Amino acid sequence: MSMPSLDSTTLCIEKLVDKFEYEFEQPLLKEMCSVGKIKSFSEGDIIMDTGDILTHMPLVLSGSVKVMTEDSDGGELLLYYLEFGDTCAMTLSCCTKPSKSNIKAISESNAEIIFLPVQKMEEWMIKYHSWRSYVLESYNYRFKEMLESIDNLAFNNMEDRIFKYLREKVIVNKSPKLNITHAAIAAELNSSRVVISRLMKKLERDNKIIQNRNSVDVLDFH
DNA sequence: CCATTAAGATACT
DNA sequence: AGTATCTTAATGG
Repeated sequence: MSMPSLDSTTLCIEKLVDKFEYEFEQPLLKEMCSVGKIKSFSEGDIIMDTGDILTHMPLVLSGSVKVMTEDSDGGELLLYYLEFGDTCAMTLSCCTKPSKSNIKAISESNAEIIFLPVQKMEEWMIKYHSWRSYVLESYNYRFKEMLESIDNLAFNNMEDRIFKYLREKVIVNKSPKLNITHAAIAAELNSSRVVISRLMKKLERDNKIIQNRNSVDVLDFH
């Protein structure tokens, strides 16, 4: 046994207990630390790409992660954000056999994530009540969220979609000032820069935002 | 200065 | 709502 591994395990337990002491029971936390790996990411890092084989499920410890789909032409669409305590529904559904990811996960800020082997999922489902609840609840929550996304896509016009997008981003970034360009928004909503510019101008006229070069202040985000 | 790039405008599909 | 194209404005060397 080398000292570094002992140290990192101890550190890991401290970190997890600190964040999840009410969520998971102690033996589970210990197991999570012994088989899980904590990794740090910075803004823009690709955590998972489409086509990657899912061997581990991620659990967000800090920061935020955006989850998106990619179509055949490389067009992207933002699905949702993962924050503290969240996990990816995609990996939950494939715990029985290793499969490929349909989604792409990019770090929205600096983030820490613990990766747990998917093989442990089933084992823990039986062994730990708190784990079972957690998995079922997350699955349920993501399902609801996906329905909302579909609803938004199908029934809301682009202007509403942009404003919802901005408000969501204000929440995950914890700041009403967003450092983002029109082109970047267009990419995330799978639209075009000109269209975003047009509608952003309208939002500005309606006093919902104030625009600057490379950033935007969201005024009406409640 | 100039090159690069974000954002606005206009016109057409 | 999206594409193409041009103009204008900021930014950083």
